[in-house]
This record gives sequence, C-alpha cells and structure tokens, in this order.
Amino acid sequence: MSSPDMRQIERDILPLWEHAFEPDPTDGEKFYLTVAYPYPSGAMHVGHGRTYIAPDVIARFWRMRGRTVLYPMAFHVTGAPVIGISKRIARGDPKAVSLYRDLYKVPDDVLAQFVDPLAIVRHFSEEYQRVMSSCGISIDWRRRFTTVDPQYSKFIEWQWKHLREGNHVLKGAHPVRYCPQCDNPVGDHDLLEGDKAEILKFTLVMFRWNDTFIPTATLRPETIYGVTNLWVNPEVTYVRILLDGAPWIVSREAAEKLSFQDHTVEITGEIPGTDLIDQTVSHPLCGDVPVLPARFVDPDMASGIVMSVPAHAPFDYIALRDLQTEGKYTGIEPVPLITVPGYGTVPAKEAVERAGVANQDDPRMEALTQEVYGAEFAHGRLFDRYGGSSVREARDSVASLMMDQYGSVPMYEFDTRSVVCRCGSNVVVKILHDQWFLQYSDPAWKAQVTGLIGRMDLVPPEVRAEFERTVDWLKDWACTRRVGLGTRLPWDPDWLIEPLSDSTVYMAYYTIAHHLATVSADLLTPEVFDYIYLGKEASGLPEREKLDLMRKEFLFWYPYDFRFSAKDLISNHLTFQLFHHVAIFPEPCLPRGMVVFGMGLLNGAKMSSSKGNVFLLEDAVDEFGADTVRMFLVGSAEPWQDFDWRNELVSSTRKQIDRFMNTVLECQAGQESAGNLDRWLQSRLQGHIARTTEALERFQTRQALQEAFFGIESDLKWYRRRLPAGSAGSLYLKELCSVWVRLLAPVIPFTCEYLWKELGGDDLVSYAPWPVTGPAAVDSRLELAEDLLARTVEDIESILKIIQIVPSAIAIYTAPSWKKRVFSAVAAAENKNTVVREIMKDEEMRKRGKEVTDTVRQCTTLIHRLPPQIIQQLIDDLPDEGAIFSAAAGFLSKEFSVPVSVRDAGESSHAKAALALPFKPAIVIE
RNA sequence: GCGAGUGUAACCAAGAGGCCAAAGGUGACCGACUCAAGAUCGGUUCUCGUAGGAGUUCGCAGGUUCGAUUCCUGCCACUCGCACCA
Repeated sequence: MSSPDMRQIERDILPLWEHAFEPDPTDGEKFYLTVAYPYPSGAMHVGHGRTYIAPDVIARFWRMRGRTVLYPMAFHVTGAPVIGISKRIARGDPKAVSLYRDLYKVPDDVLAQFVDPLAIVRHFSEEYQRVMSSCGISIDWRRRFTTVDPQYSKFIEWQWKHLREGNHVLKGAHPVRYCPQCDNPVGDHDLLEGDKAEILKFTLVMFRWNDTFIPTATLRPETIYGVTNLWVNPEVTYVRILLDGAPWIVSREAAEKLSFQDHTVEITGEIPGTDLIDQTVSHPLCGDVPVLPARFVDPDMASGIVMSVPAHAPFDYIALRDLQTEGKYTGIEPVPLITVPGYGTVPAKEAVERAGVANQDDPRMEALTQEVYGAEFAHGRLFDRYGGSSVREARDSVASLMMDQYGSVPMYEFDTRSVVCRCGSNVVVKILHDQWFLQYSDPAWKAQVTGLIGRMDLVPPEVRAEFERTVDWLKDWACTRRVGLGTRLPWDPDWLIEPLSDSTVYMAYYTIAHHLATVSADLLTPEVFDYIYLGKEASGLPEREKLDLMRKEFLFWYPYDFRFSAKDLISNHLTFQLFHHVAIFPEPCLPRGMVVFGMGLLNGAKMSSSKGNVFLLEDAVDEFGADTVRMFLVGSAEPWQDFDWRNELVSSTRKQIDRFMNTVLECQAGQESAGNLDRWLQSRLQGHIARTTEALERFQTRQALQEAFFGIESDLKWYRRRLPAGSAGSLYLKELCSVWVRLLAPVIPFTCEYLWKELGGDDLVSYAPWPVTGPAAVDSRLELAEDLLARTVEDIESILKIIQIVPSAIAIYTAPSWKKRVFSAVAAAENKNTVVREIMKDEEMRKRGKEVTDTVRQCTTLIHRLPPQIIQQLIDDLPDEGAIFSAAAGFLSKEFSVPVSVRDAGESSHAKAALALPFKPAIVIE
C-alpha cells in the first residue's frame, strides 16, 4: 500500500502532544470534564478504552471550539482488593499468577514485586498512563495523583471535617456478613456461596416458660395477637443458654449466631425439643399458649423456635391441620387479626384450601406464604381492637412496643441458607460497633440532592429517573473500614475511610493537584483548604501567594461541566458525589452535568477479566492502530449504549480510515476552477458541519461520525460520479478537505494531525478552529436540482432493472407548465378536498377537464411521498427542470451509455410523456 | 423479587403517528480494474413484478386512530443496579 503507515504516524505525532494538553486558566471560556478514575489493579481492556476515549472526543471537540479544556486523570488506590491480590500472588495462587503473568503480561521480575500491594498499583498506573497516551487521550498529566498521596489524604481529612460538621457522619452499630474464621467482614466477591443473601431483621418475641425465656423469631411481630401456640422441632436438641445473664432456650445454631450479635452467650445445658412440647408458655400480648411439634421448624433459621399464627401463616395453618387430622389439639382454632381484600376471615386457611395443599411437606408452601404475606403487607389492616392500623405500620410499631416493654431484641439472619466464605467456613451476621455512617437517609440532605439533579444536565435523559430513584432509596452508608489502603478518619484514626467515600469531591482536587504536589502535606491544614475552596480567611495561612494562585485556579475550573461514568455507578458513586458536593460546596460550585455510559461486550459476551474474556487495549492499538480503536469505540454505538467489540468490524473501520486518508491526499490533485458541482458540494458541507457540531454538543459521537465521515464521503461519491471522465475535481476540494480533516480530528486525531500537516497547517489540528457554517455557502436550489437528478437516475435504473432490455436511447419529459400550476396549487392547498374546485375556476384548466383531475390525484400522491421540506421548497420556487436535465444530459448519457434527450412533455404525443409530473419527469426508454 | 432501561431486516444501528420497505455502517452476492487479491471502484441485498409498481414486515397479543415501527394495556426476552464492593 502506498498510504503512510499508521503506526509510524502515531510515533511521529505523539511527541507533538506530549505537553500540548496542559491548560492553565485563561480569560476565555473553560470546559472541564472528568471521568471516574481507574483502580489500577490490572491491565486496561478495550472497555476501559472507551470510557476514556469517548470523553476525549468531547474534550478535543470543545478545545477546537476555542474553550480552555481540562481533562485530568488520577488513580484510585484506596481499598482492599490489591491487598488480597498481593497475598494471593505471594502465596503462589495459580489463578492469580496466571491472570497477571499470562493475561496482563506482567514480566516475572515485576510480578515478584507484587507481594507489596503498592507495587501493583504503581505498575498498573504507569501502564494506564502509557496506554492512555498511546490512544491519543488528551489528558493533562501534570495533575496526576493517587489517593494515597499524603496531600490527598489531607484533602480527604478536610472533606470529612466538613461532612462531620454538617452532621452527615454518625456512629452506630451495623449488621454485616462476617466470617468467624477470617475474623473479617466479607463482601460479595469474598463469598463462595450465597452472594445474593440479604440480611433480614427478625424480632425475637420473648415467651416465658417458668423462669426461662423462649424467643421466637418473626418478621411479622404484629401477628402476636393471633398466636395460638409455639412450634418446636421434636427432632432437634435445643440448648439452654445464659444470654447477657438471662436464661434462654434456643437452637444450638442460634446460640452461636447470637454471640456475634452483641450478646454474651453461655451454654449451660441441653434440652430435647420433645421436652418442650405440650408445655405452656406465655406472652403479655397473647396470654398462655401451648408448645406444639412441627417438622418444618429449622434450627438453623434464627432462634430455631417459632410462634404460630395459623390464621395468617399458611405454614402454621397446615402444620396445625396436620396435627388435628391425627386427632390431636383439636381445641385450637385460628385467631384472625387482619382483614385483607380478596380474602375472607382466615386468609391462610383460604390460601391453603384454594391450592389444595395436602400437608406441610408440600413444596408450594413457600410460594403460598409469599402470597399471603405479600397481600397482607400491601393491603391488610389490623382489626380495630388491635389498633386498626395498616400491617405496614403495625409491623414497625408493634416491634418497637415489644423492644421497649416486653424484652424483645432484634436478631439478624440471612434470607437464604448456606452463605459460605472463600475460606470455606459459614458466614454469620455480626454487629459491628463504633461503625461510622454517612447519613444518606437524611431527608433534608436527600432533598438538596434531588434539587440539584433537577438542575443538572443528564445524558442520556432516561437516566434521570434512575438517579431520582437512587436518591430516594439510599440508606445510611457504612463509610469506614478496618483493612485496606486509604486515609484514616481524622477523629477516630482506628478507622479507614472506605473507597467509595473518599472519591467523591476529588474533581476539585484536580484543579490544583499540580500545585499541591509542590507543597508539603504538613502545611495542608483544613484552614488551607477552606481558603482555597471556600474562600474562608484564617490567620497564619502559609505560602499565601501560592494559595491565592490555587484559589484562582479552582474558581476558574469549578464547577466541573460534565462527569462521565459507566451506568453501573449510578446507584453509588455518581449519586454519592452529588451528596458530598451539596454538603461542602456553595451553589455556584455544584456539578453541572453527567454523562452515563453503556457497558462493553466482547464478541457478544460480557467482558470479564476473571473469565479471560477481555481484549487488552494495548493489544488492540498494536493490532489496529489507535485511531481505528478510537473510531470503532465511539462510532459503533452512542456512548450510553452498550457496544460490542468484534475484530472483523474493527478491521473494516481501519479500511475506512485508510480510505479517508487516501481521498484527502488525492484531493490535493484537483486543478480545475470551481463550478456548480463544487457549489453543490459546498452547500451540502454546511449541513454536515451543522449536524456534526450539534451531535457532538450532545455527546452523540456515533451520530457525529455518521455526518462527518459517511455523510461527506457519500457526497464525494456523487460528486465524482458527476464529474466528467478524467477530471480529478476542482481546487475547491482542498478547501473541503481542510474542513473534513478538522471535523474528524476529535475522533481520529493521529490521522488528522498528519493530514493537517500535509494540507499545510502550521499548528496542531488539535487546536485548529472548528469549522463553522457559512450561510452564504448554502444554495438550496442547487441541492434541490441535484436531488431531482439523483432521483431521476434512480428511477431510470429501477426501470432498466425490470424491463431488462438493452436501451438504445432515453428520453426525459419534463412536466408542462400547467401541471406545475396544478402541483403548486395542490402542494399549497390547506384543504385537499376543495383544491380541484379552486383550480377549475381557471378557464384554461376547465378546458383540459379530466386531465386536470387526474393530475391533481397524481400530485397528491407524489406530494405525500416527498419529504415536507422539499415540498416547501417546491411551493416557493419550482425548479426549471428543462435546464437542469439539459445541463446534465452529458452526465446521463455517460451513466447509461446511450444518448439522452430532454423534452417538454407538453410538446410530445408519446403515451408515457403524459405521466410527467413536476419533480418526477416521465422517462421513456427505447 | 424490586427499581431503571432495551427489543427494528443476516449483524450493528437510525427512525417516535401519514415523508417508511424503513438512513448509515458491516457482512454477503454480482460486476469493473487486475497475473491475482483479504486492496480499490460501481451495483444488488423482505417477497413478487418485462416501466418507475404491488404485497407482507419493525419481540408477542390486544386496543386507540381514516391511518401505528411510532400512542395505550398485558405478556415474553435481554441488560444494568439492589449496598459497604471497585
């Protein structure tokens, strides 16, 4: 191939950009965009590539439009994952070693250093910067930092001081999944089994048996009024314990679990379930009830003993019925306490009978329980004698009544069985103490965020609903950890600030990061940051000049204009950062907009490092070239849509870029002076410029490419087709190419930077002015004329295809002037029904009779089929079709290789000539 | 299960009441140029048709309308999130 080598171009261009994108404040307008910084624990794949390339296209676009653009990057290093990784590598875990050595291609000597977690992030942040640069991402690397830099920690301390002063940080207890073996809380990724298990909060209802408490666990404490008995499993041996000194009876499993939930537990003896059966127990809210046997009672569920409400719990009802069919306990009747629409007095009984369930071992019992509980929770009301409130309210109010007055305590339990840690032991629910929370549940704070969201520019607009839901749903967030990398909580240094909570306002840090790097962390007191970010004066501020500089720079950039992130972060990071911004920054510094991205697929399957289904970004750049990767990633789908990387599609993108480059280079050969055709090309170009600009203003990278790449390419195709044989086009093509190269520069900057030089540009295309439309260059009559010609060519082709004769001549008959008058009348008519009458008022027309009414009908159909925009143009000014076709007769002859004549249909007696209509000439092929 | 979103021809994807048999790209097929090509250029790509036309389509089933890919209802399938994890 004669075209220049892409990789060579990249090597030549990269040094020109090395310090090209390091903006300082100016007098002009700024554009500040940020993307969620990466956690550099592995190599970048093409999915990451798009996350940073799509914003780069936007950054480059605004830069060319004259804005001072800031696109910074840093590395999020906080948290526990790399610690786990380094442990696994140190242990020689084959999966981890293979992932890093084989997939991420880490050299052995570097891998050896990975026993230090910081070595991992250090290595991969270098990788990230190198690969991002090789993709042409226009980042200001001066501002790079990591979240464990001492200066950053000082910044976080300042942030948290404000959060605390704003009463957004609270201390409390919190139930977590906990592995007794590892002695640590466990997250989803630490689990072998049960990663979807949720923690449920049961109320332990304290029944009394002599001097001992028998706690029954329930999610529906309000049903206490309908308790008829307790259930114990006769096959289980329960234990007697002293819980915080009080005598209880629970299952052995429950005793262990309770010991993690804020209680001291001492096992003092055993008691077989059978010993409890037929005993009488009591509770102030339901009186004396007997203890009965039931097989369905699971000792590994909560306390292992349950209270029985046969009127409302299908399990209880059927277990009681099972006993009664054996003739036992026939004196017990269900005691209803809730009315619910759709059910009679005893809902559980009805549900069981409707389903025709035979006994308590029926597998459908689970679903029946859900059905009855669901209905009662949604629409049920307690009887008046129990307060008459809705089930929804009563559940909480009865629970707190029990807690306050009847010795109840909560017990946490998973909603699914078998939650197993990676280490193999069973996970329990543990109550962590002294845990700090960000109080996202605070209605006042929520309201501030909701208000902010309402004022923000969200792209695409569909995500607005999801943001609003998220704010609504957000509960308090446990924001401190015991293990991991990160900043210590300033007022409670035993705790580390959790990773999602130390990455919420760092966009403000970027604005001054390069200055902070030159300041000793010791000097960065909260007063210093208060001055820089909030303009608050304090006595004894150090390095006053530097601080003033930083204050000025912060005010120049802030607030950020757009934050970009993938859609999976809506429910945490993207929303958190809004909470933190409203808590700390004044109104003028609050975020302006967010753009939410779709996810990436590889050959139709989800990209996943652990499954090995990834394509590394660096490999992609090596194989296809940076511009190809860029164009594919932003051109195959809009940023918020999911995209699918397929190598064969990427290769064709590469060909498109080659084609573009060759075309631009060839266009330099045009020598003729510009003619009508060039004016047409120029006129069309104005539309492409306008639509490309509009698309990029809306972050529609794909749409922009459609216009700027394929739109212009297809015009050029028509242009060349129209050109006389042997012509290389006119001098105008150079001008067009100058515009074209600039329109594509944000997407394929390497190619365009190279071409810009070839076209004689002095400076970087990255800073060349974005093309603007020239209204004077628009010639809609010319465009209409070419449109007519193209439509006619299509018609001729379609006729030729069908009749399959070798033509010897083609005649084009343009519509006679009276038909033009009919057409205009029909097109402009508001009432299509009376238009015939209007036209017939004309003497001339009346003479033609039926011919006119036929023409009206044909015009109506034709008008219906043409775009309204063209109709408007035709109403304003019908083109001189005779002149258009005569001028193009040479072209048409060349196209179809036969003589082409142009005549007025009015002067022909040919039968087909009568079919001629304005904008749709009759065609006769012989 | 709950919340948000999506479903268009072989594939990706535009269209948001009549401009729609539905842009653009990819792939496939046919030609041209070539010793040759995965390179380039032109054409075709729902079905039927010897005159620019007709017929059947836009996840499925209903409904509103003179008219629906576009609006409403229900169903089905897929994607993301459901928390202490980046």
